Amino acid sequence: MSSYNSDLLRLLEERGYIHQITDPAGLDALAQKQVIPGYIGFDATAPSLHIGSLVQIMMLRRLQQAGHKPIVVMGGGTTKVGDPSGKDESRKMLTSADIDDNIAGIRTVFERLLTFGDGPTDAVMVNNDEWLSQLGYIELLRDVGPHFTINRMLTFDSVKLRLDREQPLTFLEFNYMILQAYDFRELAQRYECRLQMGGSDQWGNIVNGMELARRMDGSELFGLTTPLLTTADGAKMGKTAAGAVWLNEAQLPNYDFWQYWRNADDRDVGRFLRLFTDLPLEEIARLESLQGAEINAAKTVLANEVTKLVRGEEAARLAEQTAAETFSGGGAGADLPTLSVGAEGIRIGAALTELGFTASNGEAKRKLAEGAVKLDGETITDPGHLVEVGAGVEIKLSLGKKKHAILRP
RNA sequence: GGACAGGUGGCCGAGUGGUUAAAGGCAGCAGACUGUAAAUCUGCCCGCGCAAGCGUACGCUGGUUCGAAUCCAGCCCUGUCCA
Repeated sequence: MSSYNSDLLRLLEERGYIHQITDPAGLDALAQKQVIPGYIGFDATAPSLHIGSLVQIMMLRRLQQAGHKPIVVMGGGTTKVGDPSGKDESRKMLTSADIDDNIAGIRTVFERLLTFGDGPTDAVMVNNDEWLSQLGYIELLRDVGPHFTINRMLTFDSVKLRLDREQPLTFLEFNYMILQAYDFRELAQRYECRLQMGGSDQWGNIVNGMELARRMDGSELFGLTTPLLTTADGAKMGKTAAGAVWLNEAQLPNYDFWQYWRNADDRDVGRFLRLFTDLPLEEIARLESLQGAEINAAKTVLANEVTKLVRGEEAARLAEQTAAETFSGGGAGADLPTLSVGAEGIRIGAALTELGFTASNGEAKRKLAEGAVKLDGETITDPGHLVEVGAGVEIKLSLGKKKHAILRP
């Protein structure tokens, strides 16, 4: 029932990536005719992306799967500015060295999910700092300035929101949209990039870029946005108690990453399987139709598949095994966090805090009082409880049903 | 540069001299129920300490007062309007 003829748009549509396309018919036709270099921009504000960016990353993967060329644009230059889109507060600025480190960290995920190289459909990664930092102010004003009216810029949601709320929007941030538009045009020149993709909040920025290229060079570019991804209960994806769900292992252990997916809302399972795994659609349809407690099997598949893609086969295997041993077996799996306890022992609250299960000793004490803490399955309520671990012994420390760790000497 | 409004805990937002570690909401954590789901109900939700207790906190600095988030002064920041 797909209205598209190209492999690319059909693939994106059946898997739920499409929210809006600037010229669906035009892009559909182009995708049948040639290899389309398409790009998505990513922030370099942290040493890892989190799963809020995973849809975009997967979309580049789909682009490549459909025989086109993904361009990963790292926002080294734009990160120095800060994106006002949808943010109600300004971002803090980072130094160039920080940004470079961040980019190096972020790159590792892309290397797992995309094939890089020099071939026609191989992915490339570029840093927009390459051209943005070369820009002269006068030159920018002269070349780009005439193509933007303040009147129109003021109508963009990202700007309007801030003004309506009477919150500050600095000139620096205001210029973000111009730089992003410039990116698209520059990529069109350098890489013959024809397509920019992004989240639905990027629509305005994308359209600006198309417009700029059309006016400056007369070239025709396309834009495609994904639906804003929220979980079924309305929360933005990628945030949990402990913070963001990071894609890099250095920021979030494999086991926790796996658990995030295993704990997905029932209603999200099908959608997530389509977006974040390479499983065939028939298989997903089957998993999605599971009812009641059976859908847990689908969640395990989801967790395995996503973890495999992002963290690797071995990580997924270990995490699943650990989860099985911990939850079904009542034991403790090898992939659980561990804490070494000295001969003098450790107070139970301190152990919880050291593991990151509680934010402070005070919180640990409250949890103890609530009866949420168990040592090898036995509830402990005494905040003064001293845990001693004999040589060769392992003790399982649990907070609630889901947080478990191994204490060893 | 001027006039006015404002700056409170992760966020929103009450509070205009003591009973305020600061109402309420959101987010979060835990318990019950379950399926490691959702919904619902209950509890918790600044830090340190085993504890008694202590220490910090309402933009910043200083002052008034027995006592300040609350009053005063100066400064910083934000918004609206004016120049």
